Amino acid sequence: MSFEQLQLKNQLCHRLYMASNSIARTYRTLLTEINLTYPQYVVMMALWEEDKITIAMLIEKTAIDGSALTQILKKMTDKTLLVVIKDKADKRKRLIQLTTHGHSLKHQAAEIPNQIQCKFNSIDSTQAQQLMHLLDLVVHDLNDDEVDTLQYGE
Amino acid sequence: MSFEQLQLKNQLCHRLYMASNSIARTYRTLLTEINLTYPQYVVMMALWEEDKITIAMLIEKTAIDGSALTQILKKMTDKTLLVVIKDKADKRKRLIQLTTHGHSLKHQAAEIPNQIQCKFNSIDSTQAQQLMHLLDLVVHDLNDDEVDTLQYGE
DNA sequence: TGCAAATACTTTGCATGCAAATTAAAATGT
DNA sequence: ACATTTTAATTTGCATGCAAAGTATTTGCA
Repeated sequence: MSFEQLQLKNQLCHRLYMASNSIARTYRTLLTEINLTYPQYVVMMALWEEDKITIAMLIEKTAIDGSALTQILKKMTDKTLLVVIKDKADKRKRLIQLTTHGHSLKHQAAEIPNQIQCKFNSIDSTQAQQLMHLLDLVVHDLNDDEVDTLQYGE
Repeated sequence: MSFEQLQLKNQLCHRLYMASNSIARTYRTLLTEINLTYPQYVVMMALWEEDKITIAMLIEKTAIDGSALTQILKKMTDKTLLVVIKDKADKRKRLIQLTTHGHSLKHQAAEIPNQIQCKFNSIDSTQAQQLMHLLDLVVHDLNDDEVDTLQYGE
């Protein structure tokens, strides 16, 4: 038995592991300058798109784990990037709202996506689109897929 | 200013973040059955390919961070999956060697890659190959790229 | 009305990932 | 030989990601 399927070089997941860590590391360097971690930056991006949303919505948009998000929001509150407001209509809910400081950071952050893209010398925008599409399929198959796994295709 | 580049739906990195977490989560479920975490499983795969290698080589093959690896190896030693041997020729080095238990686990683990692949209903093997290739390019651009960033291409 | 079930979060405990500092040992240069 | 530099690992401190348990609230219903 050669166990080819167990070789790291044949594993999609290991590629994802490395790629994800590489990108996070690259972002970390840039984000340090504006005092944000990567997950915190993701939260900011979600809020710059739409402010004053519930934590549940933030979880849906960012795909950050809820229990982790609680801690993250706490730190972001300490940095006066946002405030957590209790929803009067439903006391279980919390609304997240950016502060002036949080809003103003958007201008500095706007340069970051470009700085990252500049590092991709081997990939053109078509390939990047394709990559995003394939990753969407991966996520879809692994998540929404709490359904049955009839092996049509393969 | 629309700040389109700041929208999460346009960000490759966020796709990678989600895909990587999704896969790790999926593996976690399967790996729990053989009492391994994902990074520990990666270490095992590397060692099943080639045993009795230095920690430096293990870092290169797995792409796991060195300081994290120290802790991981400690736990794996506690689980009697492997042993850490001091290299007599070079006392700075450590050689990692699988135990009988560690070797025997390979048979149970051999099923895992298949179980994961079964979940990918939307992706055929051609697309999987393509995805791996694109991810390799990403990793290459972000890592080996400690060189200059002359924007040829873009 | 009143209580079980569902929601929306928070808290805990464990396992990384990573930068930075530290330690031990081997390689280099003079 | 000997101080300096480079290597190979480990240690520390901080920030997640996640499963599981816990805490309010609100819903759904008998």
